[in-house]
Amino acid sequence: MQSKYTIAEENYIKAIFHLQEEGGLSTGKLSEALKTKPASATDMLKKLKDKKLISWSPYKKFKLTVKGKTLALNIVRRHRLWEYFLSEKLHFDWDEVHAIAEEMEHVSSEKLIDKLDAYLNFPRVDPHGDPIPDAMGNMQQRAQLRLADLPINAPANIIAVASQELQLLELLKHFDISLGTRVEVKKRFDFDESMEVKIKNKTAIQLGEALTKSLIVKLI
Amino acid sequence: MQSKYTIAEENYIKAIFHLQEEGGLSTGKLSEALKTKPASATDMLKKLKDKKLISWSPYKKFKLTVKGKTLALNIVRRHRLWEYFLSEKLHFDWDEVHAIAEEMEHVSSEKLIDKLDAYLNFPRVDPHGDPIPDAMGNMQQRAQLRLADLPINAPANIIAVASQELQLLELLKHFDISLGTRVEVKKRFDFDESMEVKIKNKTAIQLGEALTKSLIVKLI
DNA sequence: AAAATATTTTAGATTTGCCTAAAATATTTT
DNA sequence: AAAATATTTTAGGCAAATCTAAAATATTTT
Repeated sequence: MQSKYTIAEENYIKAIFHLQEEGGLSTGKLSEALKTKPASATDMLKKLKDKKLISWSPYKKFKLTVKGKTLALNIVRRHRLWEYFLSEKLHFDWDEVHAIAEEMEHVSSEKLIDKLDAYLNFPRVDPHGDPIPDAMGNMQQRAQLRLADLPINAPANIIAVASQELQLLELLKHFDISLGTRVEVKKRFDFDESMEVKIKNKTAIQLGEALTKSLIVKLI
Repeated sequence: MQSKYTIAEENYIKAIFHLQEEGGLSTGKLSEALKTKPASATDMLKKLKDKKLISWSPYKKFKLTVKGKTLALNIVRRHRLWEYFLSEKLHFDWDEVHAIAEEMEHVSSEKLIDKLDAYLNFPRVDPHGDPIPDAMGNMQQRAQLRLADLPINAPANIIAVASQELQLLELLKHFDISLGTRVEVKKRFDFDESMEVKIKNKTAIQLGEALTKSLIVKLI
């Protein structure tokens, strides 16, 4: 069963899905996410509306239809399964997998993805801790406790990162933080919302607001 | 290193390469292979000439330059490695792998392909028995296929033995293997490179590395 | 070596996805 | 509630890859 959608269409649908989840969906944000211009996004929105993937009318808010959301979940599934494969089987660093999976996610065979899923043993989360939708399109919610919200002296593990930005992943690598890393908040500074955090069993280091709000943790 | 070529350009280069090998290269044949029209092929030939991938001038014969051939071998390498992956790891039937690999071959990361190659243990032939170019672009002639290199579930006939050692022939007799015997690899064990092989129509038996590397086969 | 036939190229459109600039509409500020 | 500002859409173009129809060139037949 060949996918009926172009790569550009799939990229828009996926971006709309993510922005919708974060609650920041607009023509401007959309074009920014896709590195195009707002006018280009409008062109595509019309096409997606024609294909009944979104509801849209001029100057109004728009959103995915049920059909559009199903497609989005399918694309997210492909993307995250390939990320898992790249990380787990080919031993790519977790800051490299996103860019490659962006390309692989558009390979259109359903059967391929289902076989890949089975081969990988039906993983539930990708290398960034994001949940992988199953073949039926069901996806668990991601846990929501951020490092920034963690109580003082409560040991926890990193279970996800909130963004795939290369710069963030680079920083994490620098601090030797990855999925499963144990962290513990030692001190909090209201001035700039930075905090002192103990990583693994090393001496505590200073982490900024942007970073601590991007790390999802789970209490041990 | 991002690929500098579009999917259409890569498809043309690959098709030119194959037609050139078969000795039937012409604008008409090319467009036929790509399911386009001759006029479209001419348009693309001009572009490929500008990019110095082929030599071409109006109404003359054309062919790949060294640069073009290097690119073609690289694309063939990607295609056949993915075919091998699909067949060996995901257990696709060998008649399904080609179409999917047509899409996967355009994913542009060099590093991905080299890691895939290593993960697959540097296979020398794809599931159809076609040779896979190595990272340097060297490709063996299609021939000399050993039982050890035979794809899973591909029926073949023994056509030669690589040695005349009495011990070897004795072993062959024991297993009831001779020239013309039909064999089919059912499972491969990376641990000691042994494999389970179905001989004629009997139940599969276990054969060691030394033996499977001494038997030359030909796909049926 | 002409004539007939076949192949290839040119010329001019079409579609997709993108752009810039200007117009239309929403939102925010005063 | 106007005015100012910001966002979104329309209008008109461009490049890539395709097409059809016609012209140019090669090849084959007589």
